[in-house]
Amino acid sequence: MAAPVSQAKHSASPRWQRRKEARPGEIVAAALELFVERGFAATKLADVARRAGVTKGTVYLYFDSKEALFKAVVRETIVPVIAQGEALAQSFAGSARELLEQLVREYWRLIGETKLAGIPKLMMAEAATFPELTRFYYDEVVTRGHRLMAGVIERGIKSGEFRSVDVMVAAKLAMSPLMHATVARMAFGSCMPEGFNVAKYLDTHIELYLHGIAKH
Amino acid sequence: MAAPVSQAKHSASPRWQRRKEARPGEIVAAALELFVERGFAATKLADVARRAGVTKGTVYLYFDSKEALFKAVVRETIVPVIAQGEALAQSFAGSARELLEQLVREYWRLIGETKLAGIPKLMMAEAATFPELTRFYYDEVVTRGHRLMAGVIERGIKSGEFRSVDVMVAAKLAMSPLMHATVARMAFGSCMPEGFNVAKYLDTHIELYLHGIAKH
Amino acid sequence: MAAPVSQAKHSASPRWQRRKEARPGEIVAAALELFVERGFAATKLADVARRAGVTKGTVYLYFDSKEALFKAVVRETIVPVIAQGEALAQSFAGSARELLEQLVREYWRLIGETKLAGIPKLMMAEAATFPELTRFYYDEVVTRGHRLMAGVIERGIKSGEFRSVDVMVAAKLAMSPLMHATVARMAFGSCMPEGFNVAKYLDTHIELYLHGIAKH
Amino acid sequence: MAAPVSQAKHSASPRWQRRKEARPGEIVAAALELFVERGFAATKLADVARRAGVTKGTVYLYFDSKEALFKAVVRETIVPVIAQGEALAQSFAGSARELLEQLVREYWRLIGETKLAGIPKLMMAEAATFPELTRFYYDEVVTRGHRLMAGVIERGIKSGEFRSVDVMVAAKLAMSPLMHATVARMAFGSCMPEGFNVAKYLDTHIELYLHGIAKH
DNA sequence: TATGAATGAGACTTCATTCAT
DNA sequence: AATGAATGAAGTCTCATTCAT
Repeated sequence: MAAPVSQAKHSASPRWQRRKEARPGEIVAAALELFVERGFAATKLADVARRAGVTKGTVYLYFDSKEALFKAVVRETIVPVIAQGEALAQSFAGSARELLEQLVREYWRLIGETKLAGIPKLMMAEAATFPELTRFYYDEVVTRGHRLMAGVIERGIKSGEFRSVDVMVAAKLAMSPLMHATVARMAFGSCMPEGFNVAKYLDTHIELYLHGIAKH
Repeated sequence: MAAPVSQAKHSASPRWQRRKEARPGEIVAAALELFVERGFAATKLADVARRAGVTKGTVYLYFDSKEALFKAVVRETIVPVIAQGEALAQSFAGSARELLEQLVREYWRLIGETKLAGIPKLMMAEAATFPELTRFYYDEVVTRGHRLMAGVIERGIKSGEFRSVDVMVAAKLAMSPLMHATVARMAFGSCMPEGFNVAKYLDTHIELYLHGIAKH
Repeated sequence: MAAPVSQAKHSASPRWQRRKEARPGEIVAAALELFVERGFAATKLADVARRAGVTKGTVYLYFDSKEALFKAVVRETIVPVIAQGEALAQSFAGSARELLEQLVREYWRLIGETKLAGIPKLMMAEAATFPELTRFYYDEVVTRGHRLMAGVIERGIKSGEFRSVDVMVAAKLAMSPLMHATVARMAFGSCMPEGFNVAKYLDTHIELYLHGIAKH
Repeated sequence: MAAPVSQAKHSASPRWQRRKEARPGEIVAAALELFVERGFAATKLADVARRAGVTKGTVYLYFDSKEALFKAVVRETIVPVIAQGEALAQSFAGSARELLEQLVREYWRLIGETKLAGIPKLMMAEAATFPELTRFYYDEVVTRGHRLMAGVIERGIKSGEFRSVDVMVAAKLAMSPLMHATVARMAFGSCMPEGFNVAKYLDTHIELYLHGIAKH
């Protein structure tokens, strides 16, 4: 409606100008929050729109349907984070112990304690409703995450830091306290009076786990 | 499944039977399955009724509302299992190691691999929708389960089997691979080609965990 | 169920024995109250049954349907009262003025201030739903009532007490403050703080009306 | 009834039109008719919608619930008419007799013989279902109407036209033949073959009433 | 005769989606 | 590009009626 203003010089667009390119992201962000809070079926498109600062009709300009929006939320949000983890592992120079510890802490920092924690929670809740998306998530997120961790453990075995174990199983065991805490925070966060002490939980997990898998 | 009723004397079979005592249980069982499969909002009362072998109206003879049915599903199904675990711990004569191992295996046998696994999955998914029920579940199931396990670990510390650790944190860490596997089986069961090897997962968890927490 | 006890000597049956003959009347009485309070559509058969001290099924032993019950309520309840009024008029020996006054007061005593007031209220409310019953009511109650009053007025004209007026119109005008007060009491009874002063209302109506219609 | 919209330019007529301002009024009008015909409980929202030329969903764009619609019907429809009567009384210059007669005739012209007659009928029928609305109606319509008429009578007493009577009671008596005829027309209209002669009914009421209340 | 469990049609209401503006 | 009025399918819940007991 307003004539587009030339923005050659400034990377940040003026706040009063709504850019077409920003909309989808804003809608996806609003949808993530609401889908996580209420589940897919109980979330109203009108509420998503309101939270994104637009109206219902606008959502349909960018997404074909509620279902398409849900899939976009999952696909667009989580994959980049996995890639980040993989990059960390690849460039890491230290011991397997240190890398494992760092991956655990990074997971929490980037996912567990952020809004992204909603994605695993959401997939747990809605998996049966979206089989195709679930397959995607399982392959591109779950399995990839496990392989990442499995690679670290294998590194540790080869380096003599870790005992010889089934690396995929060990990887799942390294991740599961994180996964569970992530999902539990979403679900029971309001029931844990002072929050449960995550730091100690992570520390203890790392300590016990490394102790358990250590060569000697 | 239900034994066919003998009808030797009557030529026409009755259109329905009066089974006041059996109905609520059958309805709750049907509801559990569907709520787990589809979530609360996406489950239709008509489907619950059909699966329970009755009609919509009958469901309302026994439950005031869909919400009341949901609460009944959670409350009536899970609490007895916790009590069973507590009884096991109390009557157990062997070492803490053995008790911990047995509790882990029993959890899987009674919940993880049965339909009851749906309850934790359901609570994760619907916690925000039912705050009051969530509080109940958190107090009567989650916390009680953690305390049970914490008692075992404390026993092990006192007996010199385990290192001195924060018992509640250690308890959560002992449970979390179970919780996560339970929920994951519900969500991703169909994605794991031959199922993932649960036996090895449990064995390895017990081994690594006991190794990690052992005095020596 | 209990063997019938011989009651040769006592006219009053023992309270513990429910007699088949009493049932329909009890149900009709309960139905009248509830139909009046809530209207036909909003009245539940189950409530009628409960107030009558029986269960739903029993209502259907005596009445074919909810509609049949409604018709029974109207037909059985109101007609006898009209007959009473006609008898009064026929046997009355005094002046037309006195008879008119007495009919007005009797109407209030027998209908206006009793539960029977519900019948006119009910017919006003449900006339469109029961055209056939309405026709019956209009012919057997409304018109008959008007004719009764018209006869009185005619008597007064002939005796020289009243002016010459259209007797049916004058009859309706004599009745309408009664009808309206009857219906209004049902509807707005709870809104009139100390009740409105019916006695004065009746007195004034009689006075003004007789004054208005008087020869002189 | 609605003027057809010119469509010279478009080959296909639009499936619906956007008429935000007109809808509520049309829906209220349709609802009034149906509520009056069938009563609140027996009226289906779908029928209201159809008669208003919209679909069920549209009704809920403008009214929160069936109950809210009912209240709107009563509140929005009747109050303006009362105000009209009050204005008439205030600006009237002639005698009390003439004003009383005119008010009676106006009542019939504006309410008794129009669709608005349904409102009193409706309130009679549904008062018990909507206590709060009934209170509103009683205060803002019934009582206000009575006060209006009481003022006229008081004027007549002061001017020496009328005898000294309880003005509120006399007011109610002046109104009740109107109220009753209004409600009766709604209920029994179809039973009165050639209609009953309203003109004569009103004339006679005015004549008898004024005769009855006259000083001499 | 009496019960009340069971039925099933139908009501109100919600909300994803469409489309006139 | 954006809006939001309008739609209509679908879900929850109610209740008159039936019928096994």
